[in-house]
Amino acid sequence: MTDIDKPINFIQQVINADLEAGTVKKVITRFPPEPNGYLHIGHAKSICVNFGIAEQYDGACNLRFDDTNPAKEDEEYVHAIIEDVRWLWPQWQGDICYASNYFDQLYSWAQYLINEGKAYVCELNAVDMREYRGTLTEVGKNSPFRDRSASESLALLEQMKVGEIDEGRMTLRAKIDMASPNINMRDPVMYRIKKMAHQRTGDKWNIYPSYDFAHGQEDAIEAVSHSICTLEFAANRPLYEWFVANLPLPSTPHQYEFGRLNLNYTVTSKRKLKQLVDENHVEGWDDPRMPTISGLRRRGVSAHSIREFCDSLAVAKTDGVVDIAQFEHFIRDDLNNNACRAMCVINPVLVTLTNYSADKNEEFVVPGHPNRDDLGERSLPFSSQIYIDRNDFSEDTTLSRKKFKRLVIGDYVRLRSAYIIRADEVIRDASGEISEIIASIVPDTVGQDAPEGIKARGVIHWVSASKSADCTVKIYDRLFNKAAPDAGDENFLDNINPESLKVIEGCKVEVGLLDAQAGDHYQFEREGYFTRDSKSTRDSKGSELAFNCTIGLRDNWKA
RNA sequence: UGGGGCGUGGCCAAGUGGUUAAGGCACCGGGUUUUGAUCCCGGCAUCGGAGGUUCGAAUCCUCCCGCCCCAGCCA
Repeated sequence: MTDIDKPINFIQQVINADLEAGTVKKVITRFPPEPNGYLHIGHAKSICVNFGIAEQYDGACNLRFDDTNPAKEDEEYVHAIIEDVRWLWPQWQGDICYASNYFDQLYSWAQYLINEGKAYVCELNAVDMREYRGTLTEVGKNSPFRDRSASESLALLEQMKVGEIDEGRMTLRAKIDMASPNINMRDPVMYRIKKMAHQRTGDKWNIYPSYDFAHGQEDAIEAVSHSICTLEFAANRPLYEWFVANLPLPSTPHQYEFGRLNLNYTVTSKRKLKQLVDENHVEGWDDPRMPTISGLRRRGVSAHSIREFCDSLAVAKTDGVVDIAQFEHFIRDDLNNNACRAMCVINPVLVTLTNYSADKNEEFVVPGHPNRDDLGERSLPFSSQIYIDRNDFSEDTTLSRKKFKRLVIGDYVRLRSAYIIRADEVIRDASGEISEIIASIVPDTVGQDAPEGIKARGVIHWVSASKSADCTVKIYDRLFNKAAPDAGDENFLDNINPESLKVIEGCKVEVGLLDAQAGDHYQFEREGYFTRDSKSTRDSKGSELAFNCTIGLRDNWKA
């Protein structure tokens, strides 16, 4: 939006030309999800394209529910979609529209086409209709009902509408060309019978319009100037244009197609995502491993980073697969700039500082962010007993300083924002595991360089043993093991990563995080970015403090 | 196979006859650093193939190869 240097894409070129030629006065787009599932990262790109263009050209973008198939749709999805759109694009003030609001208008346009001799009620069943349609290489043949009178079709359509005809017995079809090389033009279905209540129109209708008979007209009603959809609809464009050309519409919208977003290691198909939910492979649509907007939100991915990522994507006609690393880059980039720092010891081991008085307590005031003064400061209580991570300690004194920049027995390490300490000895429990590390501080090293002769191997994070909070940490890995989980004849369920969720209890976090809220972003130093989980269903003790790992820090060091 | 669309480095992608073929991600070196993070510096392609047009082509033409979409009363 603010990138002046960013080259304009082919849709913007079209819009510029339309504006210049005066064929378009106001740019109106729409984001038209079917409420049959939750929105995912692929929809995010479409949202950014449509809302972004509307904003850029000072136009408008409607959120329009394409609710033409009550068999698959549900009100739950409508609410979830609205919530996700508002979260992703908070400044949006546009209209919420529904295809179902236009059902009456659509019906009278169907009658119009019948009267024009351009539509007819067909009594071919599904099997016969397929037979008559022909194949990719053979033309179809005309339905025996194609030439029935307008008055007869009109009467039949009314009977279909009021429920006097059984499902599957009849359809309303457009009379176009059964020999068209484009199969979509071989007398496509405009209305089919579904004796089913609709979540918004109740049982008023027993017939529902098809996507093709609805979409262009919806656009025309809303004065959409540029109807932007994905590549797979390109073959439907001639049909879209046919309805626009043959109906007395209030405006003449045009359809443009761009490549949808595909990400490796992820599946973005509402059908498959729904299957993951329905078969309990994940906890729900908002499971933090899901590529859904709600899952990403719960995971701790910011709306800003999603927008930045989508903005980095090309709006073009190529359909490629974007590397998940590109998305992760934008997630880290935003969190690095905006997340407050904190310390959390995920795998704690007790450290007792023998030369630090047991009743002494210090508070170190440290910045919330290394280079963002506006993010304030926080206070770190220090005491004679602290926790560090087991992985940050080793008894192997042969480890080189370059290879292991942490605490080694007999050697020094810097406690982040605090003292340099030396590990002196270890205490083991009955099983032989280290239960405690005995260490000592090097005095006067807080905020000071190490004295002559002492060199810390590195910097590690820690937390006061007495003044810290217990928490659970959930670490996520990619949901699928394969870059293309659903490629070819692969069953994507076979490629689910069995270790995609790791729940670690008994972690120790600085006390300040006791009132962290879901949606607050933190960087647990040397670990990664975290946010409080909005639902801690896996916790053993009810409303325990639990954090989701949004993403780990980049890790360039090779062991 | 009929129709539609697409092929620029490992990935995404600018480029619209004259540029040393942008940029980002990833990766590989090096520097800074009280986060093995961040940050900084450097490295990393002749454009699906073959012909042709032209003084000059990733950009124009021809043929070939590959990939995607369409045969739901789904969207």
